[in-house]
Amino acid sequence: METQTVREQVLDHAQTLIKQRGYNGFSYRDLAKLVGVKTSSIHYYFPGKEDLVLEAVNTYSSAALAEMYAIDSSLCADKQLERYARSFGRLLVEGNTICLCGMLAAEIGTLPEHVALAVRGFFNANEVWLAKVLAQGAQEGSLRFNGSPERAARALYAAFQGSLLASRLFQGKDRLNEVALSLKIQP
Amino acid sequence: METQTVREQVLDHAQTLIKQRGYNGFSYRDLAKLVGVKTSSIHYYFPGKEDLVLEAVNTYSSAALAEMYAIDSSLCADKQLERYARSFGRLLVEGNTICLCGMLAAEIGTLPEHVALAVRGFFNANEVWLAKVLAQGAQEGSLRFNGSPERAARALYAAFQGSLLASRLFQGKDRLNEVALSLKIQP
DNA sequence: GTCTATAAACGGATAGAC
DNA sequence: GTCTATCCGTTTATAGAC
Repeated sequence: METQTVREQVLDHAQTLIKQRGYNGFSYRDLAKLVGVKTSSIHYYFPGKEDLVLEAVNTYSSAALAEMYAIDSSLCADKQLERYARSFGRLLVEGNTICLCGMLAAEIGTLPEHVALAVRGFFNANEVWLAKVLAQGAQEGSLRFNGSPERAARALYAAFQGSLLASRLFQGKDRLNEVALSLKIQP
Repeated sequence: METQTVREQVLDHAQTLIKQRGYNGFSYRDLAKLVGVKTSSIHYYFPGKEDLVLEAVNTYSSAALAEMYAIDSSLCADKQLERYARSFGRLLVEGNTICLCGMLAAEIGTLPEHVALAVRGFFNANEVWLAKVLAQGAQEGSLRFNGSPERAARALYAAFQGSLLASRLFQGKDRLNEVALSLKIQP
């Protein structure tokens, strides 16, 4: 049972609050109450909300991308997609949250520029990885799609993000496998 | 050139602001500035923010669903999907907005219950309509998908919502046709 | 209907004591 | 590092004059 520093606790709760309520839906007050410190202590670690959220995005992004890159590329492409969908879907089980970057993408018009950039980078990394898997799936004959792998990957990633949104909207019924399934070639 | 009442102007601007910035991203003050009245005048028409947003959702929903139902069901299913995608995509051109209900779905954890209900109703109506079109497409042989029409319709609607999100994120490049295309059977 | 005035809580943020 | 105290603008909302 590791003891977290205040800084780590703040960052953790910030990530959860963003996933649940968005950039404009939480405050330093909320965090202070959750961690059990005063708001001024949070300002000590993160001078402005922009600093806090930027670090929250980077932390989230690093972890999520690392998990994605850890998927064994020697597996069949459809199996890789299945794993990807599962790790994506863990967000639903853990506290009815959606993807932190999906949430921020919705609020993009209200975000500091550095944060917006980080969100775009996360989307792009996912789309690039998916394109690689789709190309592999086409070669193996395990997946079927129209157009280029890049086009199909963008559509697929959008479907994952939207599916997470809809799953939470209808109270946690996981619809992500429906998405991965839609490209699979039926036996 | 019809002259809009103050009430109508408020409702119009509220819809735009929600689509651009979300429920937690705009204030009575923003609206007052846009319409050229004081905030107290807005409270006269809409006592609380909940009243305002609920009516904004209902107005938006009625218009969007009416447009959807107006799509000629005697057309080929893939043509119907194309029209659906186009009317969906009009949001991007008109001021870099996404679907009002897609935005609110992201903020669902912060919404008054009546608003949340209206958002769910909108999603459901779209999914039901899409399922009907997909069933037709399967019968005609113009569309191909795995699983039941209902399952595929949920995945497809998620893809449209997510695609809108991503299109705006990357500055208005319309990716919605990529989604509609993904189900089309290649000639 | 629209305004002025005002309330009360909240928002992000800082100075300075300990 | 964490706190108290405080600043100042914002947000939602109401009372009451015109």
